[in-house]
Amino acid sequence: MTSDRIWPPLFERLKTTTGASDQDLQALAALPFTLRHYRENQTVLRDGEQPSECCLIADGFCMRAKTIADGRRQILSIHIPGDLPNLQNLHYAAMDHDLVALSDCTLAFIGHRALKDLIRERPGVGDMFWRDTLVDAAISREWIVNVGQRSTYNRLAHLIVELRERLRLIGRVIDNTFAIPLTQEQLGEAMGVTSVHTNRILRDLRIDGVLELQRGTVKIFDEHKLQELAQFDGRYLHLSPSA
Amino acid sequence: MTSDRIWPPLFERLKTTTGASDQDLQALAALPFTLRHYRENQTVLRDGEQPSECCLIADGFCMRAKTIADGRRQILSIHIPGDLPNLQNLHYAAMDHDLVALSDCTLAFIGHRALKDLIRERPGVGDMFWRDTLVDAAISREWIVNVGQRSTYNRLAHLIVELRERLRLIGRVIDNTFAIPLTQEQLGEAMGVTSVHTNRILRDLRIDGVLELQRGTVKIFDEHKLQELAQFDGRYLHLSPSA
DNA sequence: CGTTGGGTTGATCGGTATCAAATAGCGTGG
DNA sequence: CCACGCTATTTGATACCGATCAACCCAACG
Repeated sequence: MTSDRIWPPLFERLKTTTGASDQDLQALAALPFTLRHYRENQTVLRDGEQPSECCLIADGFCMRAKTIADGRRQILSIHIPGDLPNLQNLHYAAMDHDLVALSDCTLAFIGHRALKDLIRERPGVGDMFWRDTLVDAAISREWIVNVGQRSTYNRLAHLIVELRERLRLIGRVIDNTFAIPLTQEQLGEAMGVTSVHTNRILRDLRIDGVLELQRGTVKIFDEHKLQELAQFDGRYLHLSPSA
Repeated sequence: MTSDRIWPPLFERLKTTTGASDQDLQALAALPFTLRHYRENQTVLRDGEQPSECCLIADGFCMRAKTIADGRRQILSIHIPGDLPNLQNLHYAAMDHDLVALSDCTLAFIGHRALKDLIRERPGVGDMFWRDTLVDAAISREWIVNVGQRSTYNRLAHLIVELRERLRLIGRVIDNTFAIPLTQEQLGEAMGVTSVHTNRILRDLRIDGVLELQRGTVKIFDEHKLQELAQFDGRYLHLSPSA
């Protein structure tokens, strides 16, 4: 994978959500990076680890997750190409959760040193990153709402719509069909329910003609019904910079 | 309330969690601000609003909350003196949730213009704030775990321990007793359960001799049991800067 | 006082966990 | 190509947690 294919999703997103300038993005693209490949289910960064690099998802999906004492696990976020899932390590050395590959994926690692130098030289890059972490935080807050208040049926609809909107931004939605490479077990861990229950909710969505999920791919059949279930208000994604 | 009493909780927190320098803090303390008072339950900032100032909680408690279409509400975070609950508005104009006073409280409003000027002059102040928003995000992630995976009994214990640790940092815990000015209805909205169920869980905690909550004040009786229930791992609060 | 907003308790219902078992899909090696 | 084994998916039966509905209690306060 060449540099040409690594940056576009990130740039697309930063331009749209943070209003990044072309100069700042060009400076970013000049940074050296190391590509590493991970396989489905492989842990990229472990809770407590202190990485000296930030990673950019070049291809594939990852997730943040926390495991509690009794072994139960909560998925905190799903990350797609163009995401910087451990940008926070620029400021806090230690991970407070795991970063795990959901699918086979390619990550570009960029050293903290180089990033910090760039930010010092071009404060606009720092602002851009800060904004990025703010959108990340806004997504986490919506995730709390999802887990705390919505019925599982609506919850799953919301999760799917959010992911679709983010994928759409980087051109990964075709014909209202897109990848969501989570097992039902993992979908359950994202929603705070069991895999058995997730399976039944998926069946309901299928029977109701809303959507179908097979081997990591979702097809939306009834957009109107889906909207109604998800009650999705995408302002929190800040798809226009607006600042 | 004079300037002397407004800054200490924030400074205490920033020194501990972001490793802020005295010079940066002094520069911060020189900023002009406007004090405003809010009464219990009063909305400070409404979803969609575009404030031109950031507020510092000088006294009292606030919360972030989101209300969904069917009227259900999720409390996203609890804010205590020294918190900057809408720092994100420096970068994103519009609120994507409500900020509401949980108790009568006093907020110091600082204009975005002045803050941005200071950040440009002293990049260390910007870093400090960025870090602050990162801790905020880490707290949100733990909140997801709490709502998604823990039993209500353990969930309430965790919520109480987290709040205690944050209050301890600003010197508001005495004799393992501290303020938590939420009604049972609100505690329920924070945990994603009803007020009736919250009431029963509180009764259980009382009967089991763990703690007592009366008129907005918690007293811990059995610290050991509480720890066991909460399974609290405070690393996410970043109580030492460590970067 | 009377009013009001929280808190408390009981009865019942529904959603979700749990346990168990069968089925389907997929990669590997014979 | 088929047999095997692993993992994910699917379905059923049952138990339990927490929602809902309804009442009542209590303390603060005008």
